Amino acid sequence: MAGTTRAQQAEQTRHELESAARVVFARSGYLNTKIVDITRQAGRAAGSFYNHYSGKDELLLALAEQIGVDADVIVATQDPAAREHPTMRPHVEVFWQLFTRHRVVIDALRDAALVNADFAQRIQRFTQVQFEPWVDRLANFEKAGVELPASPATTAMLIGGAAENFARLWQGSPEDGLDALVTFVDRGVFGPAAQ
Amino acid sequence: MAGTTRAQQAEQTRHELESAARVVFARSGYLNTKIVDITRQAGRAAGSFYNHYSGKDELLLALAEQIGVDADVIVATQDPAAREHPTMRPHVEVFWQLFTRHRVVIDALRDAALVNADFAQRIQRFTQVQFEPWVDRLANFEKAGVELPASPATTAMLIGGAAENFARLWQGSPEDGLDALVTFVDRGVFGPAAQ
DNA sequence: TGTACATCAGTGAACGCGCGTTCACTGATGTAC
DNA sequence: TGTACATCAGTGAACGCGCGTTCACTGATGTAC
Repeated sequence: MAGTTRAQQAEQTRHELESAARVVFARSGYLNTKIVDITRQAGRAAGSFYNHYSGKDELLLALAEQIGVDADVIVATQDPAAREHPTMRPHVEVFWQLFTRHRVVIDALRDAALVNADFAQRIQRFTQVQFEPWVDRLANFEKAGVELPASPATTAMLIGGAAENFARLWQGSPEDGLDALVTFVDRGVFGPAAQ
Repeated sequence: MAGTTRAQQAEQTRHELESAARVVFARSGYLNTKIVDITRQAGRAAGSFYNHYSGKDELLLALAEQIGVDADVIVATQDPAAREHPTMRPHVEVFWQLFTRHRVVIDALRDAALVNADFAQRIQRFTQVQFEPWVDRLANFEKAGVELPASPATTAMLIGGAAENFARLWQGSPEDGLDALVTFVDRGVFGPAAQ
């Protein structure tokens, strides 16, 4: 028993390393970041890093797990009634929120995938899971008589692509960006009458 | 005078290095490619590389220049009459063609930009120039009474984002991909009536 | 046309930089009795 | 409560791997006369 000071200390350091990593990734990008960049930013010795992670990749995985958790929270707090309307807004909104909040880690994962086949696979799976509800929703619209621009799966790709790339380039306020994106997407899916 | 055999030899090697680079970039990605991977693929000694380029970056720039040349060719061979119709097809088509033909080098440039600020700037400029005619066209539509989903500049971003990301993910035939993309984009811009 | 010398594309072993990773050490915390 | 020992988070200098880059060398072409 006694104080858990040792465990707390370790936990604290771990947390500081992860915060430092976010800062440094945002500044220099994942691929340009050296281990000592992270430890220096965290105010720790280089060797300390390996008490907690086997390498930069493992730290990134730890950061990535927090995205999945947050995704569930966002979906849970959405108004269920919003899903009744014929619009892709709720889905696009989840994406938009996740992307703005976790931009740094998402970019880092993308960068890591370029250099590490394991990450590439992981991202592909994650993307697929993320789009499943989109495809389902689009398929329902189609059954209800909507003429999609392409098959549900292809349409989901079109929307997802537009959303990701637009979110990456958009510089204005998040609200305006989301509105423009939703307008564009809903038109592509339903036509302007749906607005 | 006499035979220009020496210059030819150099030219030949240069050409083989560039072909080899394309092959290796396609296989392993730009960032994972080592100089010796390229020279080995080209059947040359490692040192030979530096007779032609100061490094991997310079070789990539040489490859990139060929894209600009090709872009002009594609635009020149397009039917001018096609530009009369109220559709983004001609612009999307140029993009689609360029992307499919030069995928490997475009991806390499993107990868290089992650690690090299100079490339990042260069890509940004290139992207901006590429989208200028899109913005002009969209502004004309707007003047003619079309209600765009957002400002011409923002709409161009939306379309460009959709196009790039979709082109990257699409696995089917180029024709089908282009058709789906154009349908989606034109709906987003004009609504389904324009089809 | 022939000879002697200069130039230059290509070679590949060796060098050395950058950075990830290790490891002997420190001092604080935890445990046994 | 006190003492002796064990454990463990953190340290940072040093090691060594991987790979970019160099450079003395080769042999084929080009040039001068």
